[in-house]
Amino acid sequence: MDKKPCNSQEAEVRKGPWTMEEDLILINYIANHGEGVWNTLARSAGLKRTGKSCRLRWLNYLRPDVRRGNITPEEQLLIMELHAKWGNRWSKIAKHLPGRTDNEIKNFWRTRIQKHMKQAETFTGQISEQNDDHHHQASTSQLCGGGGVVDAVVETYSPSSYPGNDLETFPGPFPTESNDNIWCMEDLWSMQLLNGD
DNA sequence: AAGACTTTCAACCGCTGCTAG
DNA sequence: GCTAGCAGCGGTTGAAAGTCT
Repeated sequence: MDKKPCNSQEAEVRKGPWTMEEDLILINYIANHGEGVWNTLARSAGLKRTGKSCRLRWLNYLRPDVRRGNITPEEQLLIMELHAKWGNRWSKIAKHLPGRTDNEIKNFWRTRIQKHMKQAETFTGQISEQNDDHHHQASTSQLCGGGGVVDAVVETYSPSSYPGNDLETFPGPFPTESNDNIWCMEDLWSMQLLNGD
């Protein structure tokens, strides 16, 4: 509580949301010097951020090839397939989705897929109460078969599991618009080009 | 209209593995 | 072989936005 920072540098480390100025500084610096040792980069660029924070901001948000906005049904399917294969290896999964970051995929999984998994569990629980014998056989074979629990999850979320057999009807409020509450990346990059030398 | 509740996602934290000295 | 510093990863948090009552 009354603990004081060890030195003045530590006291100056900024946390929390990035400002537009900070974004511009980072973009401008990387455009001129390239990515490097992040701690050094943060200091050299004059940012009062940790190298870790700079790296995260760059990789998850500022990189020009980062795709923002809605995840397509194809991407949803791929995420589910790869998650079934590798589990929570988000960075590995992200490598197969160009322009998507591990953080984005992780958030997508936790907020959308996991939510529907719970709903589906509740739903199948209700069904199983009604069709106990039949469903017990099916779920047992899924969970104990070659694929194990992971396959059961994929089975639960395969397109054929939903009415209409189409990912377009995959339940849930998948967004159709990109975020508007943030400054446009094109603005930042055009400003960078104006400032850059 | 406004307060309560829910959802989303950017950012932080702690841990692990790698590598240079 | 040991150690320190760094990058990267996955889990978690909290603020803001959106929705409901």
